[in-house]
Amino acid sequence: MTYQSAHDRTCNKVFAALADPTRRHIFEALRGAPQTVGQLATTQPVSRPAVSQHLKILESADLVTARPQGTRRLYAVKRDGLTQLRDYLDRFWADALSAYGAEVTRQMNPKSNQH
Amino acid sequence: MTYQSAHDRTCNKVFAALADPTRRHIFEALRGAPQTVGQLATTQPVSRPAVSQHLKILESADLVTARPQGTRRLYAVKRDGLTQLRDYLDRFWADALSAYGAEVTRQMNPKSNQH
DNA sequence: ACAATCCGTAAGCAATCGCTTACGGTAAGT
DNA sequence: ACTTACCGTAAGCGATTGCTTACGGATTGT
Repeated sequence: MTYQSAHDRTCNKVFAALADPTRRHIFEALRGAPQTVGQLATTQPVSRPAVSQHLKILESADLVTARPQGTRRLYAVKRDGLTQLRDYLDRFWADALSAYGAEVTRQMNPKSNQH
Repeated sequence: MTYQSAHDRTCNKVFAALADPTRRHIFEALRGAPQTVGQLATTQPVSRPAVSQHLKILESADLVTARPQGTRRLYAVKRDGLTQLRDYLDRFWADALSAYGAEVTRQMNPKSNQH
């Protein structure tokens, strides 16, 4: 029943954003303190435009926010993306546990589980 | 400091595995009850070999396990992958919170935060 | 022994991804 | 007004991905 919901699409963006190692490194570098693009670029082993593109994807996944500050843009972590991920995990555990209970009762009351 | 650890590589596999929508659908279909490859293929909109390839990736990420049963292979969800993901989230939150505290004390004791 | 199922893997192909360099636009300093 | 610094975006390119069809191995049933 929980299939192709609105949560699914946004959660997909979070997974896809965090799947790339470089992008996760940028995200984790932002975890310490907000940083500008240039500062991040000096840390990461890729060029500055690459960092910009990664930040764009992280922003569209609600994982970071950008705050213009003069000619620079200060990026910081945003809660929404990770909370969506956490909700997905919780729902998965809950559904799996209830399904496990149903499976147990199904095996205790065998009706049509032969092939 | 927490950079390129053993957790990082395995967690990377989990993120990459769950990034693909088709793969996540297969994983969620397995959440209800263990299923064979053929059963999964009838549900998913892709061919059976595609399901096999996806299951291989999910297995290498410790998200599912395969149990040979005659000529069929019964796949089921495995806890390890998702627990790694949960640990990653918890560590991230903890580190972000401690970093936030350090940032607050840094702003209350200004030393060299001018540009 | 033979046929039938079920499944994993190889080969190949279109699409997407991540990176680079090159460019333009905006804000601050002189 | 003129640099200078900082940043996003476009274009283009190798590399990777996800899918298909085709094939071969393993197990079960007759």
